[in-house]
Amino acid sequence: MNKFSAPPPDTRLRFDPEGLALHEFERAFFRGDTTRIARALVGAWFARRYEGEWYGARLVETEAYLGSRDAAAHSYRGRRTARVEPMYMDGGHLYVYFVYGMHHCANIVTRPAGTAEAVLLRAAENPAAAHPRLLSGPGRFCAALGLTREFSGSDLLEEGDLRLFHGRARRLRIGVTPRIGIDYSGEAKDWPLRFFDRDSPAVSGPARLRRGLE
DNA sequence: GCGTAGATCGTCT
DNA sequence: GACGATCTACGCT
Repeated sequence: MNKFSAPPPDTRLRFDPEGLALHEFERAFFRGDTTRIARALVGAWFARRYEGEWYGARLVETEAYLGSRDAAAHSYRGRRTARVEPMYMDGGHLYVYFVYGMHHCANIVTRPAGTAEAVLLRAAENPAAAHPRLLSGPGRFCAALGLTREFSGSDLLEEGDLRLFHGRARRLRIGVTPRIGIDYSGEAKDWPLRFFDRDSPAVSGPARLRRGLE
């Protein structure tokens, strides 16, 4: 494996999208309100195809980043650099960045092209794998799926190796809290933009942030 | 359970 | 040159 090939996903994440009868989101969904999308993505399946097999997990924790008005967002005040450029793409693209010299974080870009908002994917679970820590936290989520910067800018709706599917229509108890790890962001640090499945063992963060009320 | 420190390097000023 | 949309290990309660 050289630096030009993405690391493989964890083999425990293998699953069958057809067997679960999952279907894809439409472009219009990703162009909508970012906060609503962040909430709606809890329960959705994120999937990657690698050497012909599908690997994936059900999202259990997300955060909304509201672009130029959000001091916690990389696109705050319209900042537009090579790294952040995928955030300005049409809804339904992926934005992946590298932090702390060792971790990657993955986001789903929202809103129409030109508006740089996104949903951070913080945690997921693969019920069959029964390994709650494997995808718990944005860094571990990317590590388990083998997501690196080379996927930044990928379109999740085009025929490709990355996809997002509706979860099954089960009723979820959604928790809401402020976002994690953005204490530098002034009043934005208190905005209730983190959403999670209150019944999932894979939700990340300290205990008090795993009990937020709907 | 909690808080703190250190790792480690791409990105931006 | 400073700083992370993080994680782990460690010590204390």
